[in-house]
Amino acid sequence: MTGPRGYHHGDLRRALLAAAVRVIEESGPAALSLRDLARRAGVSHAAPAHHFGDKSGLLTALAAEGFELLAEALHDAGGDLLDRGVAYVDFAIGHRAHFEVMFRPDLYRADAEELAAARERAGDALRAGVAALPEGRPTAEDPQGDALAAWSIVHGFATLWLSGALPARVGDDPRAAARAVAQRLFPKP
Amino acid sequence: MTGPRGYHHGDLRRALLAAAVRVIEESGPAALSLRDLARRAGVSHAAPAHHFGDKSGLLTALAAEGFELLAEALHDAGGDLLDRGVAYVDFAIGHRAHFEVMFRPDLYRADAEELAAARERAGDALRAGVAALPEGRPTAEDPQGDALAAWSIVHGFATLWLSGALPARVGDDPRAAARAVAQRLFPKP
DNA sequence: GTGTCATCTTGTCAATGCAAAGATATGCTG
DNA sequence: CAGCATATCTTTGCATTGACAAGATGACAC
Repeated sequence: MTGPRGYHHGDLRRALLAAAVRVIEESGPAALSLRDLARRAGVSHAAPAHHFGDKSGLLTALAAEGFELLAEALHDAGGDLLDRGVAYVDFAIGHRAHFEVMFRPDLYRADAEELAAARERAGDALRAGVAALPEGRPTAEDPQGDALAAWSIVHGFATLWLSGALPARVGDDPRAAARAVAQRLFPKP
Repeated sequence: MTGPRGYHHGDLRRALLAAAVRVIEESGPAALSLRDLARRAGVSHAAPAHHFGDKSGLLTALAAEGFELLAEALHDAGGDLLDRGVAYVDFAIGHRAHFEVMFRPDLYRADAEELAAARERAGDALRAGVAALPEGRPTAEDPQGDALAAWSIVHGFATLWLSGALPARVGDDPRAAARAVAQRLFPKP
């Protein structure tokens, strides 16, 4: 994995984050163990401490990486609000490990500076979609309310999907189901 | 607390669940420790095992209790969909410990029977609100889609609020903010 | 070559989850 | 009331974990 390039390990920091993603995807954040990550990376049990300080440091880095990936995904989705909403759900399911950590501030240090910038970018990308809405709609005088409602509906759908709480009849295509749900909030003219 | 009534402790099971709620409200589910709960209840560190088997057993009981409380809260909210939506958010914030565990199936045994009944009741209470919608609306032919959208928007708002991800300008009154958000999905005529 | 630094290892400790075995109170049966 | 079964709780022990301290190792500048 990642090859022993450059140093003792090569790129231990990245390897540990990647291993953490795998573990969380398989068993959730509660099953995460620094010593297990170290074993998977083939280093000693204390090696992670040098890169992340402690467990919450590693999860802080993971959350920051997640916000950056989310900002990028939203940006790439284009200007249409519905497409951005679907991209939000798509990100949550495609990067479920990042997503689950990002919105669990008890797991990391929410006041870390490395988070602030990435969080800001993601927030901007979220709000930008609302600005592109048609002008004549009934709630045009409150774009912040629009943004909050849009964020709520896609975030809620994504969380429910990830937690397995949705009934089977919703199907197995989260993108299609998410689009159908989000369309109810801002119907196409 | 709960008094030494009847037995060694009196009602250890309830005392442990109550202590778990306090700990989770203060520090999140990750900070939960069976030994700490035992200390708070004034019993030995192995006493909880008798009532719950292991940690996930305790969280399973907490989740089941949460679904029952949610079903009750939704039922008490009456027939109006908007009121039920606000009640959902109100439950999530008023019982944040239960709520946070309920939708984190990696923490408990999702296949436990004690959960199924309570979950079913809560699901019924959720769907029942949609049936009370006015007939003439555009999506009347797909009540399941309506239910999913309604659930998504209130669940999303509640989780965002609890995770502290919402900007300060949303204010400090979750009920009012939730009503404003939910109203965008099903506008009053 | 030598010093300096980031990186990683080894050793250690308290806290935790869990299991096994024992102790104690409660309630039932006769 | 005596005897006994059962539920409840305690004691003891062990493997795992997170965190810390001190030392070893490789890369790089000069």
